[in-house]
Amino acid sequence: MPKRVDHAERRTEIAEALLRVARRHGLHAVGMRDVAAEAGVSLRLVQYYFQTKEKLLLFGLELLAERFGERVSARVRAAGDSPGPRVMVEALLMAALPTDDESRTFHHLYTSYAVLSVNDPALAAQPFIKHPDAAEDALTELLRQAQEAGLLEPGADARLEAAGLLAMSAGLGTSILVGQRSPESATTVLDHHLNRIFRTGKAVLT
Amino acid sequence: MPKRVDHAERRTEIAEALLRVARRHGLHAVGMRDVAAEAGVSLRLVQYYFQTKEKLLLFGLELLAERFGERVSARVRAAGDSPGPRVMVEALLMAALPTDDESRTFHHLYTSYAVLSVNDPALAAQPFIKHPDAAEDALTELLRQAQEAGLLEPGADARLEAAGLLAMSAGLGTSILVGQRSPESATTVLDHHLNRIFRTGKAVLT
DNA sequence: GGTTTTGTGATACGAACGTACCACGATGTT
DNA sequence: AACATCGTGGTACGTTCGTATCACAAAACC
Repeated sequence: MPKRVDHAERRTEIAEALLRVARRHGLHAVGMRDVAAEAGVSLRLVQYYFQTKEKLLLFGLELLAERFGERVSARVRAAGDSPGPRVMVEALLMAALPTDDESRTFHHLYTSYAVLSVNDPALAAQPFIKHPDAAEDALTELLRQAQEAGLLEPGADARLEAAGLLAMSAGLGTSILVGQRSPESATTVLDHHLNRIFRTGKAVLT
Repeated sequence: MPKRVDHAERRTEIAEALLRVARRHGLHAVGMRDVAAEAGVSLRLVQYYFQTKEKLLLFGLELLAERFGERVSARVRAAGDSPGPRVMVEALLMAALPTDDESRTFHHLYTSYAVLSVNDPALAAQPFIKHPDAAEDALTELLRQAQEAGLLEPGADARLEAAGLLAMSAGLGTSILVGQRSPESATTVLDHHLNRIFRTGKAVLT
């Protein structure tokens, strides 16, 4: 019964199914048939909307990055009403830590994609440069504002601090993912580091 | 012509072949036949020395971690003759950054294994806890010594700084791996962070 | 010296994978 | 009304994968 259907929407549904099954069994283990079953459609349809598996994976990565970017910026915006810029900085860094299921999924799959991109250049190295760069720019801007407001320690370099903070957050995220570190211990580490960048150490991570 | 052969040695050779082909094509893409060809033996032999693929992968992970641990501690020992403890700290952190082919391979494959371990608990979560913990202990000890020598900024917490530094180093490593950041820029970030932990900023990364 | 163990080769098997092909009803177009 | 296009199903094909099986020669053991 082919009523005219919205391709973009359908592709998104299928890609979401891809991400769900990838979270459950690992990205390396997803097959076209699994995605089809998860999405509740036939294998043929997955082929129809994405011609090849590689295109499906690529679209899945874009969707993943987009969704997570929205999540982070939403949290930062929500923290925008708060007293100091530090709250926004914390919101940005905390949103990236795998503390709940959504961010855990993101970390897991994003890292999976990153690993694949090392040997498969076709698998967009772009997202692994563009998105982190955007995050770094945003965080740098937040820190620069804090610096102009005199909230940072002297000698702080906004761009370098931003890069360091994001790298630390990513590294802590991986530690949490593999079970080496608890989310609480990770936030403690991050908080301690922020305390040495910000002049007033009053704000505390939740 | 079956002369008696050293099993441990043979297993190591095969596992090394596994790591080589994994570096080239990605860990997800290695098959038993690839390993056999790379090692110059028949498929049957790979089966003979490792009964199953999972055991081969597991052994490969152990070998990878062991080799890299030796590399890092060798560099730290080599820096032991130097003036201050900071040189040793830098040696430890720098050895972990994917600046040359060996460390790049390590980062790539270790991350690949970490991703797999999320869904495959059989694939030793152990190494992803034991080895980082050991590194953290070692770095904590180095920082504690520096602290007692009065080389650290006041308010420094050796354990927290160690955890933060290692996380940052790991995160920077991933950035380098995916091509977002150059090794030079990563060392700059790391150096800047060390400068805020150590009192005297005289020592410089090479 | 006969027998058991050990190392090695070749090959077969069943499953799963990505992709291609064929068919067909419903919809839109002229 | 005729026809082209779109969405969908089913299924087949060729490959590759991990593993299992059969066979056999060299060495070790008693």
